[in-house]
Amino acid sequence: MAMAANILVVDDEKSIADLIEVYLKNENYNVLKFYNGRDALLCMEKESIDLAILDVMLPDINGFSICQQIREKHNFPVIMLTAKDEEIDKITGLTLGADDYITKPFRPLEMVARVKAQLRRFTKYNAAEPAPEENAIVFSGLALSKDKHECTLNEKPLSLTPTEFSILWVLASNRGRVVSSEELFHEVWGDKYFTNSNNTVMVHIRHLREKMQDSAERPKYIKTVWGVGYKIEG
Amino acid sequence: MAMAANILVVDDEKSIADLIEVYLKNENYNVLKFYNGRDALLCMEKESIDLAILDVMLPDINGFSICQQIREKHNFPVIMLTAKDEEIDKITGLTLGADDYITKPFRPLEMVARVKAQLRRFTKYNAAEPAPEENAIVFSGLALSKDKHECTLNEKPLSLTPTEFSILWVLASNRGRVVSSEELFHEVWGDKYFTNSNNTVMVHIRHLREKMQDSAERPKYIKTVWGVGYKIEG
DNA sequence: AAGCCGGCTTAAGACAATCTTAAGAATTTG
DNA sequence: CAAATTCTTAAGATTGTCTTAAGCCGGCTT
Repeated sequence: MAMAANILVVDDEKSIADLIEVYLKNENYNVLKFYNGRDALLCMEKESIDLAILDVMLPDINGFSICQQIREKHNFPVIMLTAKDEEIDKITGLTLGADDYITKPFRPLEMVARVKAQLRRFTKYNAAEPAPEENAIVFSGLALSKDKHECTLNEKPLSLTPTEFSILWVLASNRGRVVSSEELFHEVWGDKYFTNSNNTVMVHIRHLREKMQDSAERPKYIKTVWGVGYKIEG
Repeated sequence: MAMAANILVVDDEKSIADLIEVYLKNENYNVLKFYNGRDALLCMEKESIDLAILDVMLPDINGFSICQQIREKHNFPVIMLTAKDEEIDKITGLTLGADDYITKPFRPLEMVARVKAQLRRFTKYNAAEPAPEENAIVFSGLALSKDKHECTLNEKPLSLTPTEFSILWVLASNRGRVVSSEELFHEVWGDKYFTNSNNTVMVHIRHLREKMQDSAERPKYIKTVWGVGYKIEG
């Protein structure tokens, strides 16, 4: 089941932004709309974006500047919006990494078509690389290999029991996101059980932390979010 | 058995409106015909419309204006009718949200084809999937992520308790609107409780304001509207 | 201007989620 | 089959969070 693509729309002209939103939502895209650059940049950190539509002229930050920042940190296509007479900027915009540009005023249906084209192109190239099923997770000193069932932390091997490995795997593959102990339980043990004793999970977390030289009070890796669950940072 | 689609037709030229009606009825559509904008707008409130055909030039209200109002309140495709020489308006019409346009004079069968195309397109996309639940809210320096259960204000992280997070989430997702403490209570705690003690809500608001370096007397973010509730500005 | 009423503040006690520990049950291994 | 390892359960300790209540303050009304 494919998730609807998240599209970031940034334009200080509310009417334009709203128009784009209407059309994209009509195509069942998930639209994240902003009227200034700062909020948009903030949003990128929180959300996983699939495509961005940026106005060149923004009140706080130049659209090109945003585009550059996207290129540095992220990897999704960018479409720039530019007034018809800003001829020179076209080239500049493309040079700085935009994947396409649309001049205002534009026909909404054409805009939608271009968005689709970019998404198609992007997913096509990206469909090549990633293995259908993740087999290894590596980030910030932590490395997990599913088929080897091995784990190293800062090059030092950790000998984990099967359950511990599974828990860490679930946390790592959801890194950044808080996972409740109920969810963890179901991911690791399967849906067949219906115990309310998430205490079991807790004990394993405890063991994990011990082996990772982590602690509950000052967690370096597995953080507990009170009343919600556990999470491991990216 | 699929219900015949309701099609709203608005044109002050009676002959044109009648012509459209004849052809659409021939295709077994249910036609709601009006010769002015006001009656058409009224009708939309009463009836469930599937598609609208609007003339640009109307005696009382501009066709574009109607189109905008449809976009705000409803979610059905709009086809605009425009005289051949109104070249410039084509773009404007589309810009304001029309899904298609037909220039007069037109060939009735082409008109019918376009209606069918729009209905097909619309129902297809609407069958796709319901809009995914919002996961992040970002605006004017405030950023909330449900997944990460994190909150930042002007790039500075706020560590919120679960209840505080929920309250801020409700306020943020209703930004601009005043939310009464009763409503807040029900949104956050659920409908199972029936205490009238909105005092609890107040205390949490207090804590929130403290963490946001906000104050009741000179509120920057969470404003109290006397006798009504709380609100957070967009 | 005075008094009422709604909102604000504060802190302490109640409560609930998490942590820790250890022992016994289950499972795997030799 | 015995030993070792791993998993689960349970109970108490601990900590973070929520609620309650009482007094204060300030805007609204007469």
